[in-house]
Amino acid sequence: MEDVLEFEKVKSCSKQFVLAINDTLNVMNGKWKLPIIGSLLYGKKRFKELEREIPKITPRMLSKELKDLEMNGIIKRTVYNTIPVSVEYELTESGHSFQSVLDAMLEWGLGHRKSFFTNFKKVDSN
Amino acid sequence: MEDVLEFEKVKSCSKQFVLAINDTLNVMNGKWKLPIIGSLLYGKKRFKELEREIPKITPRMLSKELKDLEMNGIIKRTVYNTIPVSVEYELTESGHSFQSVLDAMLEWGLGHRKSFFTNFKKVDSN
DNA sequence: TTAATAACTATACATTAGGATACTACTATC
DNA sequence: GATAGTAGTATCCTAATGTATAGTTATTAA
Repeated sequence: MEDVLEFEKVKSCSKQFVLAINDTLNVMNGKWKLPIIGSLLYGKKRFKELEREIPKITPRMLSKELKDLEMNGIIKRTVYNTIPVSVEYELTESGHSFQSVLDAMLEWGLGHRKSFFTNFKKVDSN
Repeated sequence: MEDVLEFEKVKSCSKQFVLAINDTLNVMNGKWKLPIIGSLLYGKKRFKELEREIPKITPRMLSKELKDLEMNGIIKRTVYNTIPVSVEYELTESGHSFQSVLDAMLEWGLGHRKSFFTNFKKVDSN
Protein backbone atom coordinates (compact mmCIF):
# COMPACT_ATOMS: atom_id res chain seq x y z
CA MET A 1 0.00 0.00 0.00
CA GLU A 2 2.66 2.42 1.09
CA ASP A 3 4.79 1.32 -1.83
CA VAL A 4 2.02 1.94 -4.31
CA LEU A 5 1.63 5.42 -2.98
CA GLU A 6 5.32 6.06 -3.21
CA PHE A 7 5.36 4.61 -6.70
CA GLU A 8 2.63 7.00 -7.83
CA LYS A 9 4.31 9.90 -6.09
CA VAL A 10 7.59 9.26 -7.85
CA LYS A 11 6.07 8.86 -11.29
CA SER A 12 5.33 12.55 -11.21
CA CYS A 13 8.87 13.42 -10.11
CA SER A 14 10.93 13.06 -13.22
CA LYS A 15 14.43 13.14 -11.72
CA GLN A 16 13.99 10.08 -9.50
CA PHE A 17 12.00 8.49 -12.31
CA VAL A 18 14.93 8.80 -14.67
CA LEU A 19 17.50 7.64 -12.12
CA ALA A 20 15.57 4.51 -11.17
CA ILE A 21 14.89 3.53 -14.76
CA ASN A 22 18.52 4.15 -15.64
CA ASP A 23 19.62 1.88 -12.83
CA THR A 24 17.43 -0.84 -14.22
CA LEU A 25 18.72 -0.24 -17.71
CA ASN A 26 22.32 -0.49 -16.51
CA VAL A 27 21.62 -3.82 -14.86
CA MET A 28 20.56 -5.42 -18.11
CA ASN A 29 22.64 -3.52 -20.59
CA GLY A 30 24.96 -5.42 -22.89
CA LYS A 31 24.72 -8.75 -24.58
CA TRP A 32 25.35 -11.06 -21.64
CA LYS A 33 23.72 -9.71 -18.47
CA LEU A 34 20.27 -11.14 -19.07
CA PRO A 35 21.54 -14.59 -20.02
CA ILE A 36 23.62 -14.61 -16.83
CA ILE A 37 20.74 -13.47 -14.63
CA GLY A 38 18.43 -15.91 -16.38
CA SER A 39 20.80 -18.75 -15.72
CA LEU A 40 21.20 -17.84 -12.06
CA LEU A 41 17.46 -17.64 -11.51
CA TYR A 42 17.52 -21.44 -11.41
CA GLY A 43 20.12 -21.60 -8.64
CA LYS A 44 23.71 -20.84 -7.76
CA LYS A 45 26.35 -21.67 -10.34
CA ARG A 46 30.10 -21.86 -10.63
CA PHE A 47 32.16 -19.98 -13.21
CA LYS A 48 32.67 -22.93 -15.51
CA GLU A 49 29.04 -23.95 -15.25
CA LEU A 50 27.96 -20.52 -16.43
CA GLU A 51 30.53 -20.63 -19.19
CA ARG A 52 29.10 -23.94 -20.40
CA GLU A 53 25.48 -22.90 -20.05
CA ILE A 54 25.75 -19.62 -21.91
CA PRO A 55 26.57 -20.37 -25.53
CA LYS A 56 29.48 -18.46 -27.11
CA ILE A 57 30.39 -16.37 -24.08
CA THR A 58 34.14 -15.97 -23.57
CA PRO A 59 35.72 -16.12 -20.11
CA ARG A 60 36.77 -12.53 -20.57
CA MET A 61 33.18 -11.37 -21.04
CA LEU A 62 31.80 -13.65 -18.34
CA SER A 63 34.34 -12.40 -15.83
CA LYS A 64 33.67 -8.78 -16.73
CA GLU A 65 29.91 -9.04 -16.57
CA LEU A 66 29.97 -10.96 -13.29
CA LYS A 67 32.08 -8.20 -11.75
CA ASP A 68 29.63 -5.61 -13.06
CA LEU A 69 26.64 -7.45 -11.66
CA GLU A 70 28.38 -7.92 -8.33
CA MET A 71 29.21 -4.23 -8.05
CA ASN A 72 25.59 -3.39 -8.76
CA GLY A 73 24.42 -5.70 -5.99
CA ILE A 74 22.66 -8.15 -8.28
CA ILE A 75 24.79 -11.19 -7.56
CA LYS A 76 26.92 -12.44 -4.68
CA ARG A 77 30.29 -14.12 -5.17
CA THR A 78 31.50 -16.71 -2.67
CA VAL A 79 34.96 -18.26 -2.69
CA TYR A 80 35.45 -21.66 -1.05
CA ASN A 81 38.80 -22.80 0.28
CA THR A 82 38.76 -26.05 -1.59
CA ILE A 83 41.76 -27.18 -3.57
CA PRO A 84 41.67 -25.85 -6.16
CA VAL A 85 39.42 -22.97 -5.13
CA SER A 86 35.83 -23.03 -6.22
CA VAL A 87 33.72 -19.93 -6.64
CA GLU A 88 29.96 -19.73 -6.57
CA TYR A 89 27.74 -17.02 -7.94
CA GLU A 90 24.16 -16.50 -6.84
CA LEU A 91 21.52 -13.82 -7.14
CA THR A 92 20.94 -11.45 -4.25
CA GLU A 93 17.42 -10.65 -3.14
CA SER A 94 17.44 -7.71 -5.53
CA GLY A 95 18.66 -10.03 -8.26
CA HIS A 96 15.79 -12.43 -7.71
CA SER A 97 13.24 -9.65 -7.64
CA PHE A 98 14.51 -8.58 -11.03
CA GLN A 99 12.39 -11.38 -12.40
CA SER A 100 9.42 -9.01 -12.20
CA VAL A 101 11.09 -6.87 -14.86
CA LEU A 102 11.80 -9.91 -17.00
CA ASP A 103 8.17 -10.94 -16.68
CA ALA A 104 7.00 -7.52 -17.83
CA MET A 105 9.42 -7.69 -20.75
CA LEU A 106 8.25 -11.15 -21.69
CA GLU A 107 4.61 -10.20 -21.53
CA TRP A 108 5.08 -7.06 -23.60
CA GLY A 109 7.31 -8.84 -26.08
CA LEU A 110 4.74 -11.55 -26.67
CA GLY A 111 1.92 -9.06 -27.16
CA HIS A 112 4.02 -6.93 -29.45
CA ARG A 113 5.10 -9.87 -31.60
CA LYS A 114 1.48 -10.82 -32.00
CA SER A 115 0.29 -7.38 -33.09
CA PHE A 116 3.39 -6.74 -35.15
CA PHE A 117 3.05 -9.87 -37.24
CA THR A 118 -0.68 -9.44 -37.77
CA ASN A 119 -1.32 -5.71 -38.16
CA PHE A 120 1.90 -4.25 -39.30
CA LYS A 121 3.19 -6.88 -41.69
CA LYS A 122 -0.17 -7.17 -43.46
CA VAL A 123 -0.39 -3.44 -44.01
CA ASP A 124 3.17 -3.52 -45.23
CA SER A 125 2.49 -6.08 -47.95
CA ASN A 126 -0.37 -4.08 -49.55
CA MET B 1 -7.34 -15.20 -18.56
CA GLU B 2 -6.29 -16.72 -21.82
CA ASP B 3 -3.28 -14.45 -21.89
CA VAL B 4 -2.21 -15.48 -18.41
CA LEU B 5 -2.35 -19.10 -19.44
CA GLU B 6 -0.33 -18.38 -22.54
CA PHE B 7 2.11 -16.39 -20.48
CA GLU B 8 2.68 -19.30 -18.13
CA LYS B 9 2.89 -21.73 -21.02
CA VAL B 10 5.56 -19.72 -22.75
CA LYS B 11 7.68 -19.21 -19.65
CA SER B 12 8.52 -22.88 -19.81
CA CYS B 13 9.37 -22.70 -23.51
CA SER B 14 12.77 -21.07 -23.60
CA LYS B 15 13.00 -20.26 -27.32
CA GLN B 16 9.93 -18.04 -27.42
CA PHE B 17 10.93 -16.70 -24.02
CA VAL B 18 14.26 -15.55 -25.36
CA LEU B 19 12.82 -14.11 -28.58
CA ALA B 20 10.17 -12.07 -26.81
CA ILE B 21 12.59 -10.70 -24.23
CA ASN B 22 15.07 -9.88 -26.96
CA ASP B 23 12.41 -7.95 -28.86
CA THR B 24 11.77 -5.92 -25.76
CA LEU B 25 15.45 -5.34 -25.24
CA ASN B 26 15.87 -4.16 -28.82
CA VAL B 27 13.09 -1.63 -28.41
CA MET B 28 14.90 0.15 -25.62
CA ASN B 29 18.48 -0.41 -26.64
CA GLY B 30 20.76 2.55 -27.12
CA LYS B 31 21.03 5.84 -25.38
CA TRP B 32 18.01 7.61 -26.81
CA LYS B 33 15.09 5.22 -27.27
CA LEU B 34 13.69 5.48 -23.75
CA PRO B 35 13.90 9.28 -23.63
CA ILE B 36 12.01 9.39 -26.94
CA ILE B 37 9.34 6.94 -25.83
CA GLY B 38 9.08 8.72 -22.50
CA SER B 39 8.55 12.04 -24.21
CA LEU B 40 5.91 10.63 -26.57
CA LEU B 41 3.95 9.06 -23.70
CA TYR B 42 2.66 12.56 -22.99
CA GLY B 43 1.30 13.07 -26.52
CA LYS B 44 2.28 13.43 -30.16
CA LYS B 45 5.30 15.59 -30.94
CA ARG B 46 7.03 17.07 -33.95
CA PHE B 47 10.69 16.55 -34.80
CA LYS B 48 11.87 19.88 -33.47
CA GLU B 49 9.82 19.53 -30.33
CA LEU B 50 11.51 16.23 -29.56
CA GLU B 51 14.88 17.74 -30.36
CA ARG B 52 14.24 20.53 -27.87
CA GLU B 53 12.80 18.27 -25.20
CA ILE B 54 15.57 15.71 -25.20
CA PRO B 55 18.76 17.35 -23.95
CA LYS B 56 21.92 16.86 -26.05
CA ILE B 57 20.40 14.69 -28.76
CA THR B 58 21.64 15.50 -32.26
CA PRO B 59 19.26 15.53 -35.27
CA ARG B 60 21.20 12.63 -36.75
CA MET B 61 20.55 10.44 -33.72
CA LEU B 62 16.96 11.58 -33.34
CA SER B 63 16.26 10.81 -36.98
CA LYS B 64 17.92 7.41 -36.76
CA GLU B 65 16.19 6.36 -33.59
CA LEU B 66 12.79 7.52 -34.81
CA LYS B 67 13.24 5.39 -37.94
CA ASP B 68 14.22 2.42 -35.79
CA LEU B 69 11.22 2.83 -33.54
CA GLU B 70 8.94 3.22 -36.53
CA MET B 71 10.25 0.05 -38.16
CA ASN B 72 9.65 -1.83 -34.93
CA GLY B 73 6.06 -0.64 -34.79
CA ILE B 74 6.50 1.47 -31.68
CA ILE B 75 5.75 4.85 -33.18
CA LYS B 76 3.77 6.17 -36.13
CA ARG B 77 5.01 8.94 -38.36
CA THR B 78 2.52 11.24 -40.07
CA VAL B 79 3.42 13.84 -42.68
CA TYR B 80 1.09 16.79 -43.17
CA ASN B 81 0.93 18.71 -46.44
CA THR B 82 1.40 22.05 -44.81
CA ILE B 83 3.91 24.50 -46.20
CA PRO B 84 6.52 23.73 -45.15
CA VAL B 85 5.70 20.12 -44.28
CA SER B 86 5.17 19.22 -40.70
CA VAL B 87 5.74 15.76 -39.35
CA GLU B 88 4.20 14.28 -36.26
CA TYR B 89 5.34 11.30 -34.26
CA GLU B 90 3.11 9.37 -31.89
CA LEU B 91 3.18 6.08 -30.08
CA THR B 92 1.27 3.14 -31.52
CA GLU B 93 -0.87 0.99 -29.26
CA SER B 94 2.14 -1.24 -28.72
CA GLY B 95 4.19 1.82 -27.94
CA HIS B 96 1.74 2.94 -25.29
CA SER B 97 1.54 -0.50 -23.75
CA PHE B 98 5.30 -0.38 -23.36
CA GLN B 99 4.63 1.76 -20.32
CA SER B 100 3.99 -1.46 -18.41
CA VAL B 101 7.65 -2.36 -18.92
CA LEU B 102 8.75 1.09 -17.85
CA ASP B 103 6.59 0.79 -14.75
CA ALA B 104 8.20 -2.53 -13.85
CA MET B 105 11.63 -1.00 -14.41
CA LEU B 106 10.77 2.00 -12.28
CA GLU B 107 9.39 -0.08 -9.46
CA TRP B 108 12.37 -2.43 -9.44
CA GLY B 109 14.82 0.44 -9.74
CA LEU B 110 13.33 2.21 -6.74
CA GLY B 111 13.38 -0.92 -4.60
CA HIS B 112 16.90 -1.71 -5.66
CA ARG B 113 18.20 1.77 -4.90
CA LYS B 114 16.69 1.55 -1.46
CA SER B 115 18.27 -1.80 -0.59
CA PHE B 116 21.51 -0.92 -2.34
CA PHE B 117 22.07 2.27 -0.39
CA THR B 118 21.10 0.74 2.94
CA ASN B 119 22.44 -2.83 2.96
CA PHE B 120 25.24 -2.83 0.51
CA LYS B 121 26.88 0.51 1.15
CA LYS B 122 26.83 0.01 4.92
CA VAL B 123 28.48 -3.38 4.65
CA ASP B 124 30.98 -1.84 2.28
CA SER B 125 32.08 0.86 4.72
CA ASN B 126 32.87 -1.60 7.56
C1' DT C 1 18.20 40.08 -49.35
C1' DT C 2 19.33 38.27 -45.23
C1' DA C 3 17.82 35.53 -41.60
C1' DA C 4 15.05 32.05 -39.45
C1' DT C 5 12.38 27.71 -39.02
C1' DA C 6 11.27 22.82 -40.17
C1' DA C 7 12.94 18.37 -41.08
C1' DC C 8 16.15 16.32 -42.03
C1' DT C 9 21.04 14.21 -44.64
C1' DA C 10 26.18 13.75 -45.27
C1' DT C 11 30.75 13.29 -43.84
C1' DA C 12 34.24 12.50 -40.74
C1' DC C 13 35.77 11.28 -36.36
C1' DA C 14 35.94 9.24 -31.48
C1' DT C 15 34.50 5.99 -28.16
C1' DT C 16 32.93 1.67 -26.52
C1' DA C 17 31.55 -3.06 -26.73
C1' DG C 18 32.64 -7.27 -27.80
C1' DG C 19 35.53 -11.10 -30.04
C1' DA C 20 39.85 -14.02 -30.76
C1' DT C 21 43.53 -15.89 -28.87
C1' DA C 22 46.79 -16.97 -25.70
C1' DC C 23 48.34 -17.17 -21.12
C1' DT C 24 48.70 -17.78 -15.67
C1' DA C 25 48.66 -20.65 -11.14
C1' DC C 26 47.30 -24.53 -9.00
C1' DT C 27 46.28 -29.47 -8.68
C1' DA C 28 44.81 -34.11 -10.09
C1' DT C 29 44.89 -37.82 -13.14
C1' DC C 30 46.74 -40.90 -17.04
C1' DG D 1 55.88 -35.83 -18.15
C1' DA D 2 51.58 -34.70 -20.77
C1' DT D 3 46.94 -33.51 -20.34
C1' DA D 4 42.88 -31.66 -18.24
C1' DG D 5 40.06 -28.94 -15.03
C1' DT D 6 39.13 -24.48 -12.25
C1' DA D 7 39.00 -19.55 -12.27
C1' DG D 8 40.22 -16.39 -14.28
C1' DT D 9 43.93 -12.22 -16.99
C1' DA D 10 46.30 -9.91 -20.73
C1' DT D 11 46.61 -8.25 -25.44
C1' DC D 12 45.20 -7.04 -29.62
C1' DC D 13 41.68 -6.08 -33.03
C1' DT D 14 37.24 -5.06 -35.34
C1' DA D 15 32.53 -3.52 -35.56
C1' DA D 16 28.93 -0.99 -33.75
C1' DT D 17 27.50 3.17 -31.57
C1' DG D 18 27.49 7.84 -30.89
C1' DT D 19 29.33 12.89 -31.64
C1' DA D 20 30.51 17.16 -34.17
C1' DT D 21 29.74 19.97 -37.72
C1' DA D 22 28.03 21.47 -41.86
C1' DG D 23 24.84 21.29 -45.73
C1' DT D 24 20.05 20.72 -48.13
C1' DT D 25 15.26 22.20 -49.66
C1' DA D 26 11.55 24.90 -49.02
C1' DT D 27 9.04 28.94 -47.19
C1' DT D 28 7.97 33.00 -44.61
C1' DA D 29 9.05 37.28 -42.14
C1' DA D 30 11.90 41.63 -41.46
